[in-house]
Amino acid sequence: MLSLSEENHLKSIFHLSINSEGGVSTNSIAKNLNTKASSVTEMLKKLNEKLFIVYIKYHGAQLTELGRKTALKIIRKHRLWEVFLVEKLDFKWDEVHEVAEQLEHIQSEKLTNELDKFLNFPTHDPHGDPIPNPAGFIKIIPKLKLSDLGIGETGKFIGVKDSSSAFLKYLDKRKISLGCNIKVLHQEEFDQSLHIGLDETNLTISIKSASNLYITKI
Amino acid sequence: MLSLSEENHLKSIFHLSINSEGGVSTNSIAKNLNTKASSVTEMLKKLNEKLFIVYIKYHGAQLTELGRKTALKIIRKHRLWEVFLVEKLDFKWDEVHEVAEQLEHIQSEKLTNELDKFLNFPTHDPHGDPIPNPAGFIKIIPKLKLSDLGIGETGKFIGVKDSSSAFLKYLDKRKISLGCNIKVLHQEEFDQSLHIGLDETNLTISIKSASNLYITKI
DNA sequence: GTTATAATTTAGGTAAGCCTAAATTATTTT
DNA sequence: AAAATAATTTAGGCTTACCTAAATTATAAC
Repeated sequence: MLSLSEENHLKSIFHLSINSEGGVSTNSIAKNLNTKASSVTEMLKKLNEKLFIVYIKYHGAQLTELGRKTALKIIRKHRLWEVFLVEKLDFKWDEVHEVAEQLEHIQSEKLTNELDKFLNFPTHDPHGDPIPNPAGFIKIIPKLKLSDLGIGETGKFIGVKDSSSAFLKYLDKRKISLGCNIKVLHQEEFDQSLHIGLDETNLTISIKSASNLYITKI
Repeated sequence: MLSLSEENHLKSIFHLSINSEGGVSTNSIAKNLNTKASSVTEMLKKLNEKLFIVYIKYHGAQLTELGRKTALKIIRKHRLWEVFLVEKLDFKWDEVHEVAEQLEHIQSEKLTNELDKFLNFPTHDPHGDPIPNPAGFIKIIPKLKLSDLGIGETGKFIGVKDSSSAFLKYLDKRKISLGCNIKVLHQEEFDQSLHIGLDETNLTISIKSASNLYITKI
């Protein structure tokens, strides 16, 4: 059985490896977990020993199949609990992360699978991220950002990149919610901000915000 | 914020102090938590420093008001999660303890109180134990054991002392469930086993089992 | 291709929470 | 009440997961 810290490192490596070729760097993990590089090095050695990752000195870490499955099982729990918190306990989507970070470490396959059933086998968490199946399988869809669309194109809002509370509240205030259609109307030249159409209303968002919104073209 | 081990020690002291005058002994805590007496001594010193207990060398520990409230908040979480597992996730009453032992350490007042609301403010857990309120208040009712009843007397089954899976399954098999009325019909002389009446049926249970059943006289 | 800089690892240290064995104190027996 | 036994504490070690500072390796700049 894995320790809390081991689980967190695996999860971190998984998330960091999505947008990076080759190994995940020691420093990026340290930043992600709010620890120091030297602590990460130690842990990488251990996870390598235990066959969860392949770690080559000075060249970062890569998950093995075992490591990937293990990480995805933790992520499955995290996302199921997020759904539970929002759908059953009236949490807002910006309030769930911290609590789910704790709940994801509870060890009980029965609990996880019963929770899944109780929630009616949800496919996505409240931020639009897909929920892995019990075996740790997930289909990763290459995601477009709103900022990748051209003028005149329309996308369906399917997830957020940065799910910080501040950003989620920003979206709430502007009534930008999961599943809605967004049309790119115009781009300002001087700061690249985007004018977008959303249902009946038009609004302007910064390029930074636009690159935090995942969409599929329609 | 308390560590997992600190929380477990407080909980243990609380439970052990119910059936004991004066301080709770080092050895009893060690047995309860499956550790060694020397480890407990260390922890008692620390909890004393932090004002959760009054600890006098060689004379055991007693909870302060702070310690008692803290223990009861953990117990509140434990019991609420047990209700959740049984009522929402189809766990049997003998399957919940281990998982609740993990869930009770999740830190989020909002979570606990929303869970309470979601479950419709239950007053007792699946084993008949009362659930403390958010402030850590509980009314402790002095409980009778079935073995305390005299011949001919009837009691209502309100809880179990030992909630081991084996004992709970034993009760299930005999259809002895929370809330049912039990009449003591006769006691065997040679082994003190009890003949009891339960709804339409009669059965015999050992004195050991009878002293694990909490009842109120009716 | 050196050199400067950045990233990473190693060495050595700390705190928490556990352990065993020895010493001390309390309790029970006689 | 003294001796025997049991309970408890102290002393000293171990492991995990952190840390800082120094050494090493990789990468970028010239």
